[in-house]
Amino acid sequence: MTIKEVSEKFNISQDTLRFYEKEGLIQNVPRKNGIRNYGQKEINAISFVICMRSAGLSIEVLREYLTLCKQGDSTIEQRKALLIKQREILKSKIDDMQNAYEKLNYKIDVYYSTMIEKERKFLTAD
Amino acid sequence: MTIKEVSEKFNISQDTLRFYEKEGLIQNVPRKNGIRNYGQKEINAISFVICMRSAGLSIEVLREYLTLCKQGDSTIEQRKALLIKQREILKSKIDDMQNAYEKLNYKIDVYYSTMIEKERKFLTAD
DNA sequence: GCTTGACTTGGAGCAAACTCCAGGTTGTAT
DNA sequence: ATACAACCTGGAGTTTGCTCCAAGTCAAGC
Repeated sequence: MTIKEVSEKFNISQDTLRFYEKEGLIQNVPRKNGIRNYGQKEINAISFVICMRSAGLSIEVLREYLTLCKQGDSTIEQRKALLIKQREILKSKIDDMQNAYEKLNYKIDVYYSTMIEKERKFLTAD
Repeated sequence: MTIKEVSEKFNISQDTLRFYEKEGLIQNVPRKNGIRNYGQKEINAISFVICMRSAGLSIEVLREYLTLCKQGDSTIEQRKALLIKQREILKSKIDDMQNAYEKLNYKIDVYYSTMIEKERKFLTAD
């Protein structure tokens, strides 16, 4: 798979793909005459990275995780611990967002019932 | 309320509070001899801004919203539309994160059942 | 009246995550 | 063989959201 195809498949720029590779998030990408030729293994790695990035895991954390993977079985405990920690962080972010979502719902409801008075006399923003 | 108290109440730096004000997210903060003296109105605004920021709404979007608020009732439709759009964006972010959360759960389970083989022969990262 | 500490300002600095660019190479179609 | 598009690299530039700093003001205690 060419970089263009991968870029279209995941709806991500070619620059970002190269950038992730540079950062160590996609390792050992095979080349044909210097041109990237992604295989299933790389597609899986990219899919994982994109998913985790969309969840807000930092590039540094992902690089750390993938570096541990490369180091073999001795790092299994560390990897597990890393994922558990990230899962906790993620959980609390989801809670924050859910909370904000409900606040938005409420505000929108207020607009629907045209409860205007409150905002008119200068934002109360509650 | 002094800036220090607000900063402690919301667990946010004084610099960030001043920054938000500079960016137009907290308007018309009263002063005593030039020193900020936050009232309930401002506390509400800060609380809203922090909540929405934690949900990933950009400073620009929030500034836009608060600018609309300041302009009065004629902007109610626009404000509603803005919030609805942000709610949609937020919803899809929450979905992404939920998805990642489940993937993390799966991976952690795999580590617990010490299904080592897969990762040993170089990250599959699925 | 002088020091101390918390506050003020404008502006510079910084980290993360891309995004863009120049200059060069490769494969394909005419 | 030459034009063209798609790829390559290293490195510079951009955006967002803070974070820090220098230089100054103000109120309170000694």
